[in-house]
Amino acid sequence: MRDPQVIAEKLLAWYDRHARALPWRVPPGQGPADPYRVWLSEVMLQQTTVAAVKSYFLRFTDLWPRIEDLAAAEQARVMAEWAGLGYYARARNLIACARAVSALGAFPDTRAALAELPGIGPYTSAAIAAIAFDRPETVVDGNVERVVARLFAVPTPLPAAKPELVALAGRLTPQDRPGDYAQAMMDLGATICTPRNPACGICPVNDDCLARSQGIAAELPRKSPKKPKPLRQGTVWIGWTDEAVLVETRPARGLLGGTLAFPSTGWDGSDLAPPAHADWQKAGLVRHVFTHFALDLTVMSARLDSPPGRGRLLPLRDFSADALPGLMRKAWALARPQARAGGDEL
DNA sequence: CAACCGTGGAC
DNA sequence: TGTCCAAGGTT
Repeated sequence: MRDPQVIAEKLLAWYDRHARALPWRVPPGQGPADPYRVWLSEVMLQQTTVAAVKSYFLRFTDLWPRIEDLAAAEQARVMAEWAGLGYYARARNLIACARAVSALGAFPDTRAALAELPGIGPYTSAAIAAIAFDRPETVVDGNVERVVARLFAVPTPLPAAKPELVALAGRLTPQDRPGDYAQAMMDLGATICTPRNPACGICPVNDDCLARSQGIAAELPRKSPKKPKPLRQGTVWIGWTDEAVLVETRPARGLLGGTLAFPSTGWDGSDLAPPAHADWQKAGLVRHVFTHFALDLTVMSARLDSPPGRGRLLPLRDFSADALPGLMRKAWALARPQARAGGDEL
């Protein structure tokens, strides 16, 4: 590498002209941004697209404008608002972090102190420190990994290449405007230096890119082969009365931990018996793909005539499918016509 | 360190 | 339809 600072300057100049306007973002040169909004957006954006996050971010900041408001919220309410966004440990950690920061009185302003908070790891701690506190920390997410792997033509496959990429990224990080620079790198990766068909022709640092000069930009970064996903099978039980539906809160840890759900069996280690004695009818089959396995879930539906042995009856006026994770929304969509055919008003 | 942990959109 | 992927963290 000849002159890292020249590359950083080119990226900042590009960002000044092409920065995307986002709900959580402060325009170039107008930072630093509000730590609460930076933190909330960064957690939501973990492994999640900008398009998916926008409405959730607006909803959360409308409901809870300050971190103290979020800290005071009930866990079930926050989980319901997070429903559909995925990776629910983020929501559980979000609440714990909000309460910790509230107790402290303010967000810590160093990367090391931020990294001690729940749900804040190497990436997010660096991002908050740079964007909200103007600290020259090196922010390395998937975008930065890709940009750096191409700039320096790193042939090592991920995740083994991570330390090497972090070291190279560190050499580029400027002392001035680290927050804008971090967002510039991520914007570049999101809009120009994309995984497939990178737009090298309009890239502000194409003259500095080794991969491009070697004609291998689109092939980098290389990745280790991934393992196949096994297929699991199970059953979900949607029981209802004229006034209520049978639900439960899933265990606090593990898959869909802490979310509102219909009782299910046979696929996640839970009990095999139906949650209530009833005339169960098959309503359909849900196919769902999780991170590390696929699931065929048989949806059973029934009007309940006796008290359930599992879960709780939630009054319909307190129930909304919006509060369910995606898998359970799919199941509800199939069972709902069954309920209606039974004379219910669902 | 590898497994675990969601979801929806793009191609 | 299948595959890849998105501003990762925790254990």
